[in-house]
Amino acid sequence: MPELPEVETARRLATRAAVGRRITEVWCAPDPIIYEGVSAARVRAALLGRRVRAVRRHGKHFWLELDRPPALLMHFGMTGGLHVPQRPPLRLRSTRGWAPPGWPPRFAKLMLTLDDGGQLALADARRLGRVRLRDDPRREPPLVDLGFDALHELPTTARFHALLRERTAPMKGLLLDQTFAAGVGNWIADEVLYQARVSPHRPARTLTALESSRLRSRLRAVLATAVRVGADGDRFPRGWLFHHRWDRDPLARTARGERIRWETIAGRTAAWVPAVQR
DNA sequence: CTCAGTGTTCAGTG
DNA sequence: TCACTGAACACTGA
Repeated sequence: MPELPEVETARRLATRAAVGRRITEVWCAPDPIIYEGVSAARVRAALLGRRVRAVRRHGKHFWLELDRPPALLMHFGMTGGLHVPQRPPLRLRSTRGWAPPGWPPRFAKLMLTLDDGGQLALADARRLGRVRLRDDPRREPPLVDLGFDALHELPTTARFHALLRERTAPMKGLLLDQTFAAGVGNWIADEVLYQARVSPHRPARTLTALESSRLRSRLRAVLATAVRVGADGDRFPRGWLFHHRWDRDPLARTARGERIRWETIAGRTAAWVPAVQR
């Protein structure tokens, strides 16, 4: 489920596997949809022999910064993800004949092999993900049009409220707008609005300073917790709407017994609790 | 067989 | 021109 937390988890995974390593092999699926504005041959040429300097993220985009431009910019779309092969068990004296289970991953679109034998694969069943090359990712589309990174660039309370006052869209729509806050996806928007007790229908400019401040702090808290869950394998806290929103059961209730309602807002399914969200 | 889905983009609207 | 909405995209899995 690639929202900001999954992309941040992928960034950390790629950092551990690839930073400082040289790319020795590049495999590209014959899939012109995934490679936007660039041929597989060009991707190979740009990556082969390069050393990975850093792995960065903004919103739901992340990129490998190499020892020479361009950078490899990736987006997971709805169903994409980053995979690394399972390591052989320590008790194995020799890895001869041992192959990582489930490798290469189903729907692999791009696979990199590194000079220490490690591998990274981008897989995407639905093909809405994208692979791009960018000389200066932050200063070119699509990143240049994004708003603040919802995890690391949250504006001050005053500034956040001022930004809301400029917008008329319903809060659910605004939170999903990547030119406002980069990284918020459908379930996180619902979770944040539920915890902040703000209705997804509320026009952004009508939020009071108190509501805006509550929304801002819940945005930070939900993202930070979701990243920690991804990294440490923790569970999402009891009481989160998250646990109930998937089955769309009309009788579903939160841990506190509140009735959950589903409706389409700004083109996406919103799950919310009219009893507590105003 | 049908339908919804964790995201983005683009045409259309007011 | 701008902010916003909804359809389209492409495919899997329930």
